[in-house]
Amino acid sequence: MTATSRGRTAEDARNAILDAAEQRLIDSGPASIRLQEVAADVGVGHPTVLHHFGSREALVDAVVQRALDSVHGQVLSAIAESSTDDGGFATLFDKVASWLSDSGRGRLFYWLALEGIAVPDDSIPLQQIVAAAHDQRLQRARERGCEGAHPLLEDTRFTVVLTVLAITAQGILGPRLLERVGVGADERAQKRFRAWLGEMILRHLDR
Amino acid sequence: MTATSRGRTAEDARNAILDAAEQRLIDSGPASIRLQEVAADVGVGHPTVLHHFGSREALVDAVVQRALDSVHGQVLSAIAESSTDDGGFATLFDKVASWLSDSGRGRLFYWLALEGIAVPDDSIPLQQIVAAAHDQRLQRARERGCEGAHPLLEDTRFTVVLTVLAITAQGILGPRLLERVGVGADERAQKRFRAWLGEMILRHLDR
DNA sequence: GAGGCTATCGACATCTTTGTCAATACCGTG
DNA sequence: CACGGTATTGACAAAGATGTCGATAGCCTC
Repeated sequence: MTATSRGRTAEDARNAILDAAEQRLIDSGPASIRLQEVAADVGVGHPTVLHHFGSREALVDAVVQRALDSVHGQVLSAIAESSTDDGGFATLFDKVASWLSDSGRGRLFYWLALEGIAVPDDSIPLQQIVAAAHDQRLQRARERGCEGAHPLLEDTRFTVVLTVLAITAQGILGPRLLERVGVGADERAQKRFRAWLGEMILRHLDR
Repeated sequence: MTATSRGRTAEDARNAILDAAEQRLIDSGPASIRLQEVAADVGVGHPTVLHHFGSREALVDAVVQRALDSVHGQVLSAIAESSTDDGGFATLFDKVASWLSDSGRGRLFYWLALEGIAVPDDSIPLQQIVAAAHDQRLQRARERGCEGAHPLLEDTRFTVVLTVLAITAQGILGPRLLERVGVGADERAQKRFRAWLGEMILRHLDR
């Protein structure tokens, strides 16, 4: 694209606006995406924002879409990396958990769910994760011979759901709960909890 | 208190307004508590709401306070009941989980955390729960003799945190996750998940 | 250099929401 | 019945948000 007045490309302007709006989305929710404030963050007038996105609603849609795409891509690449790595589930868990927590994008799903904003079905490749986890469980069960019961598919599904719930919720209520329970609210406490959680999930899957 | 015009007591009016505001709080968050809409829900003019609460902010504070008190009381009474009952942890877990989910008050904590609204420290008696759970673990460990390691306090603390995270988050993301993972979004799926979760926590504590 | 395209913005219109105020209606009390 | 207290409300003010419009200024093409 060609640069025009103020030395900014349309694409650059769009991205800068989306960045500012996404920060507000993560910090304070979709309702807090206000044209004037987003424009002020970027350093433009609010009609400029409307010029690029048409309406506030279209801006919110674009921000949500881009953020969800980012999560989708990040999770997929983490899965791809961990499948070549040796760490397997443990590193995958830690990678996804810390990224969702640090980037604040875990909050996104709660904002959207609470505000009743629909999320495309494949924003997190859950089916894929369930299938991979269950295959691994079945394989380990065969290796161990016929002792013990076969892992049930529903058990794997529930485990994945619990994992996602815990990972995402931990980024929101985690610090407060950990502090109130007597562990402390610092970064190390969060990490210890994540490590503990990962071990627990893994132990359950390998049971 | 004496009844005045329109046949309504001041206390009744306050409670009716708080009820309407709380419903909006749970459904759509603190930001959606709008004087005109709350007033319309109750069937009064919006200056009436201001008359009873002074300002919108004071109304929001009152609603949050009342809702948190309700959770606190409900959890305490559930603990009291379950300590006399025989069911122990399992019934307590199910009682608190389903009440938080059904009443929608689990959403409250996420709204408050996301919007950055401070929550009084004892809104859920976590310390008490941790202490009770850990005492029970130690006792069971003694009964089983010296086999296995003593349960660590931090493990109990993490378990309580995970339990609270899962219970509350399940009321928000639960239905969508369960559906997307292939279990279904109906009420039975939710109950099965809760039961599975309770068993898993219990198995971990009794390990 | 002329002209078209477009990113930008100041000013304005409109709507929503919170908050104020004076007036009204009703109750209990003297 | 008269009166004080209070719950209630319509009308208005003020602030903030979204969206519109005409004007401006820079880049690219011819």
